[in-house]
Amino acid sequence: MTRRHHARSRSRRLLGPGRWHVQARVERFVEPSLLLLLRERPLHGYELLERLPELGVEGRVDIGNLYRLLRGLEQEGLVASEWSDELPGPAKRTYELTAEGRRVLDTWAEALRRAQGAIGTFLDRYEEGR
Amino acid sequence: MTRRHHARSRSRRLLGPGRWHVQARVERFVEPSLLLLLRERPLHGYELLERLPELGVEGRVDIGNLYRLLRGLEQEGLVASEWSDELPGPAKRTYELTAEGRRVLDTWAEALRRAQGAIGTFLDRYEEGR
DNA sequence: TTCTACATATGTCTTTTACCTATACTGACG
DNA sequence: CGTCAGTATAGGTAAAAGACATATGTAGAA
Repeated sequence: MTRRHHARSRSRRLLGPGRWHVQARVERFVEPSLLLLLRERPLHGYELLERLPELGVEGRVDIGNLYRLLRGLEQEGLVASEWSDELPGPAKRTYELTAEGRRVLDTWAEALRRAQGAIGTFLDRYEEGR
Repeated sequence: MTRRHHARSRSRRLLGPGRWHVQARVERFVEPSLLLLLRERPLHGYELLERLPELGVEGRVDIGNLYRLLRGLEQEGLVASEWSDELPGPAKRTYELTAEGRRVLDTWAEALRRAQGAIGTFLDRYEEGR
């Protein structure tokens, strides 16, 4: 075993001389994204992963966390799932949106509109003082 | 001592029957907000706290974390500070933006524009399928 | 004196995200 | 055949970000 085991511990934001890691991500953005994709039609986890970039999710989504998220959403009753035996290939668990999930998606949309406004407020003030 | 010690443990998102806590916050949004306010003029921590709502920072910012953030920004060279003895009242530490801080603020503005675009992409698709 | 507002600071726990690993099915290639 | 790559799901663990609580001190008002 090569045992490289977490040789991370790079400082949180500094990437190089004068290079800072600033990424303006919306907290838990994948969650509403999953609900939105599932509103269109039922999908399984791996398909969801592939489609997330369409919605503006920057960078890669961690696949392990994605499945955990889906199971969390199911526990909360926002999605429902079942194993799809018909389809070829490895076993797939297909998720669909529930009525409750749809309501929560609507709430997310409102929240995202507010966030967009907040960013707008920031950027207006930023441009003023250039 | 009353020893009530953390009797939290409410479930993460559920607030009541059908009421979910969804808040679309931009990760680390207070950080660029502090830089922006300091670009306009030097301020101390408590003043920054009071002015943050102007920039669209939803809800209250934790004061403890705010001071920690400021010291972090100073360690990274994005702001500089000194005690202001002249002013009346309790001792205040006044912060000002450095040249490096100004560059990082510019990077943040770009990142926030991208985030705004991502939210736009999401909302467009959301509106399509209503 | 006591109360409130101003001002800075630390401790600690939870939530969210990143990174890593394990398992298994399937088809392509040599 | 074996093994490699791609599809598919899942768990462990640790760091980062944020929430909550508390401590300390100044200063003015009631």
